[in-house]
Amino acid sequence: MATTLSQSARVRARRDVTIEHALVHAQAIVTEQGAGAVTVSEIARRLGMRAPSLYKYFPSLHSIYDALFARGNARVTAFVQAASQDAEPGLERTLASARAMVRWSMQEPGLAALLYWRPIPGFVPSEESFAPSRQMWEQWREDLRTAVRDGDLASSADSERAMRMLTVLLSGISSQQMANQPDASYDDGVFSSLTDEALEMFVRHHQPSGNTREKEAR
Amino acid sequence: MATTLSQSARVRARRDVTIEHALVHAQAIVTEQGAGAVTVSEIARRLGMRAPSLYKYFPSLHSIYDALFARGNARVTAFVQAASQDAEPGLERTLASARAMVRWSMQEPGLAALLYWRPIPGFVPSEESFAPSRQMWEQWREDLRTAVRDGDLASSADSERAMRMLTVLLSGISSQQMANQPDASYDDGVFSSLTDEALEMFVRHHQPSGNTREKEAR
DNA sequence: GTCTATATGTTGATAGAC
DNA sequence: GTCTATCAACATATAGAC
Repeated sequence: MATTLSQSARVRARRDVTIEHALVHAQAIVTEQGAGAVTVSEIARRLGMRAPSLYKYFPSLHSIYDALFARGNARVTAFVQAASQDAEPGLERTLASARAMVRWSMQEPGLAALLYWRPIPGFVPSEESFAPSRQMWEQWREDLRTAVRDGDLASSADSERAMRMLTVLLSGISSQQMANQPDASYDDGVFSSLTDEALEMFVRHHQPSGNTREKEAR
Repeated sequence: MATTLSQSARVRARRDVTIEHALVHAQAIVTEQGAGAVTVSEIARRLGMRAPSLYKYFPSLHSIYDALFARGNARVTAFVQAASQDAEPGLERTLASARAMVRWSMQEPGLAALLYWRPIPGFVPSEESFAPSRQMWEQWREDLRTAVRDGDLASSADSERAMRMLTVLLSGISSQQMANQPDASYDDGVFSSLTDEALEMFVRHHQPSGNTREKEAR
């Protein structure tokens, strides 16, 4: 009994390893040639197996895209979290997360395109794969609320509308950078280097009425 | 001699008509299913001809994309120009053009994606096809300069940097709208309805130092 | 000049042998 | 789980009818 269980556990583990390898290759293809270049055959080729065998792990190409989408969301969430964990919750962490977001998009332009645009005809990510991004969104939303409570931003910033404006700024910067100067670094990119100015613009737009008020000491 | 010339002219005209029809169909496919769904076969099918015949009009699928790109640029330029022709050169026309830009992107989401993102692996638009967009860019650049001269914006707005920021705002709004709520109208879209606020934010960011100064009468 | 016919190689996907 | 065989659809290209 114990043997059977451990065997099936081993089989499942092996299976998961293969799936993981497939996704690593898929991500590499995305990075090298863009999201549209992912094919079942190419992944199978890199795995050293035949294309039909991959269908034992994924029911369709779209499901591979969905897994890639989930993976990308998990990665960007982890990256942003790591980059902002030392920042103070509130405005400071909002800005740190925002910068991290643009940085990550430039590190993983293919994945970013899959996450934030819709480059694959007919592919719509599943609700599941979307989940990590909602989590990040919530954390952001909360930081804005904190920033308002701290007096760093006007109450207008504590809103879905303000969140969307922030997304607009970040996705706009990333997409223009990727489309027009894909090989630049974060600091050299003519668009990515606008990040701080865009964030300043956003903060000024939501400046609290007591304009020159200092943040109270704690 | 005259007959020969007029005949060849007619042939060229017929040829151009076919090319035009092909592009109309290609654009329809883009609108219906996204840029990645354009195939030589599908265009040929809609034209009522065999796929290989299309290769007499276009050397490759990429060249069709390039023609589509040029066509899209021409269309958006015409649309923006028409929408802003009655506006006063300077800040007013900048804002009118900006709004028109977002509106057009929502009318032609597929073409907009082709123009402002890079959804097709390996496809890079030719310099020629880019030309109309540079023209629009120049007109915008000039309107910003005029706005600064008129005292409507600070001198910081008369810069490539400010132009890029404006592009970031508009492409960000369009891309987020298309990715998250593709079927909404301009007025109902949760992102497209941010357009005016984004422009306000931009204008405030470049507010001239003499803050309350009125624009001089002419 | 434009078309049809045809051929090669690739794709996503399924069925079935082992 | 992996393979071969197979299918339809695709991009691309050439030969040749008209």
